[in-house]
Amino acid sequence: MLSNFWIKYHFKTILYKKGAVIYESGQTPRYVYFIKSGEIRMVTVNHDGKEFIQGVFKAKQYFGEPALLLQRSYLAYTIASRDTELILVDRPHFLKLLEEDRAFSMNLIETLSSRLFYKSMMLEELANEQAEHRLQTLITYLWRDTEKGGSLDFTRQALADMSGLRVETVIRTIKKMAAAGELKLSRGKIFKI
Amino acid sequence: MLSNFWIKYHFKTILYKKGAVIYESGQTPRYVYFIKSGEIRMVTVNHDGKEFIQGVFKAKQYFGEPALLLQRSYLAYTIASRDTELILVDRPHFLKLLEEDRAFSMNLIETLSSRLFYKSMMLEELANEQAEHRLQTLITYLWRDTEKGGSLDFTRQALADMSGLRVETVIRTIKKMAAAGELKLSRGKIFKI
DNA sequence: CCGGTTTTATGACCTATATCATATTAGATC
DNA sequence: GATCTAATATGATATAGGTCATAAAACCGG
Repeated sequence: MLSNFWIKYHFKTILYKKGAVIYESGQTPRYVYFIKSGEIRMVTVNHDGKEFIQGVFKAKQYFGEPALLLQRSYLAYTIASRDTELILVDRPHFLKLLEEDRAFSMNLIETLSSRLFYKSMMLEELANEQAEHRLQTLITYLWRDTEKGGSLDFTRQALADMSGLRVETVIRTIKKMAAAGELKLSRGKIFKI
Repeated sequence: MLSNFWIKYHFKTILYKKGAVIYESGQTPRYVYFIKSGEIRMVTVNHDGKEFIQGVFKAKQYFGEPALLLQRSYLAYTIASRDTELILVDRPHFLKLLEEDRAFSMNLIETLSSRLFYKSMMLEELANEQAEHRLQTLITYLWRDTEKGGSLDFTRQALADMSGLRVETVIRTIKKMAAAGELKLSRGKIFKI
């Protein structure tokens, strides 16, 4: 969709190795990041080091726009969870893109809307549901585009960091769910039934 | 900002009395709602009746766009927390508005962005912080545009429903915070120091 | 200012999940 | 296939906050 724009302004691609931090929490935003390939995680950390995964972004997605647009410092940091190629677009060009490309601004509105859906769903879960229900909802969501028999590539720690639980609780609860036939476990991996 | 549009298509205003439900969770979205006056709350309810306040909207704000745009059924219901006048705009007109009015679509992007900020902040709190910290963060946020000495017009129950705590916990914690000088209590009302 | 309703308050007890400690297993690397 | 590291597993114990019950204020309409 954006190829004309890329060509016109010849933005360059930057490679981030697995584990590299793209930006830190507290920093002032300078770019929107378009993912060419790879995967990044957006994570908040509290004063005593507990992490919460706010989002996972993959190829063809972008991140960092809300803070850039509102000119508010980041609340999360972002880290490449595998080798990742990003295209950095600064604020003036991003605004130009929004102005010039109707389809893009519509896509942004839809993207923001669906992130809101996800966050509303998780808020409801964290506020009112217990471990098993939370994990059921989260896993079902993560399985969105997984076919029956496919496995989930998130560690128990990552699931814990997305659901506000602790690893041990996730491990125990998932075993219980497997025993109840809600999912299948094989070599530790979680499979969709 | 939108007056031309309202005049052009002469949308009518509908009055909802305090306590009236605008839409129920599970319904298929038909309109975006622009608030002319009053206040509405967006609330999710779980299977055993526990409520979570996803958002509070006031005059000059709008709500219901994400579900309408994505054509997904509502996850929350909305209720007038005081007598409220709404302007209902159906999907075709909303899309037309987005197309015709650049400023409006930019405003929508910013609105969605700041809702995302709020939800990210609350998710982090619910996932990793305990009662006092959660309430401190929530109250500070709600005090955004309250001047020193002003009071908060949310009941303990409402604060509980926004923070994922129970009323009793909110009551106890707020007393503790008042004792610690983090806020002032007078006749049950919470005042900014 | 009276009776009804909503909101705040407080105590006693309970439980889901965090925490801590220590194995075991799976996957990567040479 | 031996070694190292990351992930999963499991038991024992602690605790923040939930739950339940009951009361006292505050507010509100007539």
